[in-house]
Amino acid sequence: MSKQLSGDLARADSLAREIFSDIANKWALLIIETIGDATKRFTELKVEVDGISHKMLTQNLRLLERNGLVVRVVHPTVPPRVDYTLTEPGQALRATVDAMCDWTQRYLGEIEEARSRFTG
Amino acid sequence: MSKQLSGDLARADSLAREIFSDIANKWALLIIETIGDATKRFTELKVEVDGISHKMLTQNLRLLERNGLVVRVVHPTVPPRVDYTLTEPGQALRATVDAMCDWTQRYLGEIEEARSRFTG
DNA sequence: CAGAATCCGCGTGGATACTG
DNA sequence: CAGTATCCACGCGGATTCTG
Repeated sequence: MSKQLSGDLARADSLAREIFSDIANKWALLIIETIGDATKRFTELKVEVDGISHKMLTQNLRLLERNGLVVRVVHPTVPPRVDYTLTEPGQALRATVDAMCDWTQRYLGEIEEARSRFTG
Repeated sequence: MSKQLSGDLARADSLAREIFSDIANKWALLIIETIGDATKRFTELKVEVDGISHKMLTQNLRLLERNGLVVRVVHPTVPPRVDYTLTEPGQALRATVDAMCDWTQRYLGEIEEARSRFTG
């Protein structure tokens, strides 16, 4: 089934590859996870995605917006307020990121052990 | 269910975060996809994971090996031959990467359209 | 063939300061 | 508060060379 897909990604279709490369970076994925099915403000994300810089947050939010994974709602109040929410494609991607998170949790022990065994 | 997990990743547990950061990069994921359930040689991977440099390939293979996601079998022949295979944790991760590939394929159109609509 | 090592440019990404 | 802009260091990552 994804024999085809993995082939496409590893080799050919430049659009699919470009999207994959955009998406497959830790900040983008962590932001998606953090928004979840909620609506979050910029500052909330800044706090909850720990370690992320102001710059990386805006940058990746723009990236996600550009690809239609999040919607950005600006409230013309003062002080300004901007809400971020996942779109349906974004939610669908989140499901797969959830799976990666589950994986991490599930194999935490094995990985830790593999590391200690690794004489590198 | 992954309310907890995403929280852990976004914030706290440094080990989980470290692993996630290791894994969530395009080269590592593409390599995992490319190995699949087969056994691949270094050169095969070099060819099939297109655009990857010699250096990035070795580097990421070491990373995956260190975390116990691939096994590296050296055949003491001349010229040397090295085989790479996914471990069980590696295979489990591959399943989630497959999901990401499916997602990319599924939403290709939406994303393309979102991009053209995006006035940035 | 697999990979270690070296050199080095360029982009990533942090810190800071400034607008609306 | 959210976002843009500027500056700059550091490290990613490519190209090349050298071993076993």
